[in-house]
Amino acid sequence: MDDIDRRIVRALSEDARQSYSEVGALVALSAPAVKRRVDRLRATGVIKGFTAIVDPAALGWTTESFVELFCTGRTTPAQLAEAVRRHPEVVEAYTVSGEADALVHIRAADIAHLEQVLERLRGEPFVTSSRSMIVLTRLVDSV
Amino acid sequence: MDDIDRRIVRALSEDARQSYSEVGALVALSAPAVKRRVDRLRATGVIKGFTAIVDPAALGWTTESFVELFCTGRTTPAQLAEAVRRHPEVVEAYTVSGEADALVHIRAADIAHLEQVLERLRGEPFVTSSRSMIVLTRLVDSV
DNA sequence: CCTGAAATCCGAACGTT
DNA sequence: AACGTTCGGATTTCAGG
Repeated sequence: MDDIDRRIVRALSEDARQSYSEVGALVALSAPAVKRRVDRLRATGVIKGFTAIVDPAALGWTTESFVELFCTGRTTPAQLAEAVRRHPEVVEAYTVSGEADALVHIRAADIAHLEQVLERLRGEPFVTSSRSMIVLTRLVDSV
Repeated sequence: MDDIDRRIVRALSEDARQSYSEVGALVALSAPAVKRRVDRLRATGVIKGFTAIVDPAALGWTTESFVELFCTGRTTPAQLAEAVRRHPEVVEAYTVSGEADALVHIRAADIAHLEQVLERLRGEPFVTSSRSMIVLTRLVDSV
């Protein structure tokens, strides 16, 4: 993991469908050399995969919210992970320090759908209460 | 935007570096037909780009937090967007309904770095106060 | 890490339904 | 309007140095 690797990662983050020779031109390496590095970066888990950036609105999942979950005393991260993964509307989830125990990012078709997801989440045995914020506008998104 | 388009989007979301003929095999189309559809999906903005999924820990940006911002009465989303975009550590930002006015996702090298970002954010003229949650573990991430 | 060759893939043009 | 086929040129991939 040297400086060339970091530049390769940056190049592929900007356009994952660039050819190896194009990346090679940016980092002053031949295409085969770039491929070997990318293969190694994937094998070591630095690069976990390549994906398309899709406009969620185009798919009709246009209502987003962040939900803070408050849980019972002994709830493990593993339990939480297992539970939230069952809900396909959950696109991100974290355990956090602060008032809440977990923060969950939800993407749903509309408010009715969102409400339904919230009810499912609040039905989880370890959830004692929740507080939600509905996303009004997306200001930045460079995850 | 028909069912074939949706399947192409799904295929490229799972592996953005697949060849057009591989995608074609999945959706029963020839490679040029797939390319034409992908070109159209990009032109219409359904697909905004392709990116590598990078393990942030591998890059050393290992401290994450979500910060709720409370702002002065007349703060426009445009103002907020302009301001948060100036901070490279901000990877997501939204205006939200609920107690806070905005929710900002920050990725920093360590706690010291995070504190520094927080101070910069709280120095913005329209920010009256903030409340932060530090991410402990990442449960789900399929943005 | 580079060079080179074979297989594959891309992109554009053309013809078809 | 959208798909399939075809063809020249580029790219990937696997040798060997």
